[in-house]
Amino acid sequence: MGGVAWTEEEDHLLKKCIQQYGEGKWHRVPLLAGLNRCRKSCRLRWLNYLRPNIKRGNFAEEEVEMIIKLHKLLGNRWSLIAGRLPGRTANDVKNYWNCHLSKKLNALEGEDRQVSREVQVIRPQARNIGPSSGKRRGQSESPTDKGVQQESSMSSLTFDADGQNHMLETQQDNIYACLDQQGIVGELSMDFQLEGFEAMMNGEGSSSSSQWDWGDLLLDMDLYK
DNA sequence: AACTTATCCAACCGCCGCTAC
DNA sequence: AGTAGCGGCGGTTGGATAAGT
Repeated sequence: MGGVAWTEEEDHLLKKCIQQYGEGKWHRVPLLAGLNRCRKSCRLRWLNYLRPNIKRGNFAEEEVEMIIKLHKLLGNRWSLIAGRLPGRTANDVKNYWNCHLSKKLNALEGEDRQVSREVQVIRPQARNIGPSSGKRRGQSESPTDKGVQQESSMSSLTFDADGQNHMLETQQDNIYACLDQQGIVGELSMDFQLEGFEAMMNGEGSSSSSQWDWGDLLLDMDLYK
């Protein structure tokens, strides 16, 4: 592996620790669990492997379809993409993309390069609303993303003074417009959408967090319309 | 059967934004 | 205002395994 593989004993200790003390406070987990691992390793092991309801095995056709569309829309924001795929982790999605999809799509890219260039990668952010706002990272800085990120923060500034709802609506409109542009809205099967919705309602929504922040929620509301 | 190459995926690393002090 | 520490993210690495020769 990329590092030292986790043993069953370590897994057991970590599980027990999380069950006892809950998620979060990762800096304390190695000590509390008695593990000779850093906080990041513990967190990653839990999120990608030990968490309940993690789906293993091949990606379904609809999941692949979803990944492709969301990647078009969001770029390499694996955690957000994984958040729309119940039971899948950001690492899974990223690995699947790198192994299967990036090559396949690169081959096709030549055909519709013109189209993809017109699609803006959007970054749903609603930092000034909701109890968990402000915990999201600025995200990757691929050349294509940078401009949009700047635009996004500009719009935040613009609408800050007007109040939350105004900004909320504007972002929602943007997100919805982009989803619509991608043909995501209303295209996925009802079963798949419901599965995601139920997972969300059960608090299983995001692979990276047990909570949905408002930016995520907006995107979900649009996706599950 | 033995060796090489390709693929998969768990784990690590470095960076970022936020919060508390 | 500056900064240390944290959680979280995406990119990368490298060992295991499958496929090919």
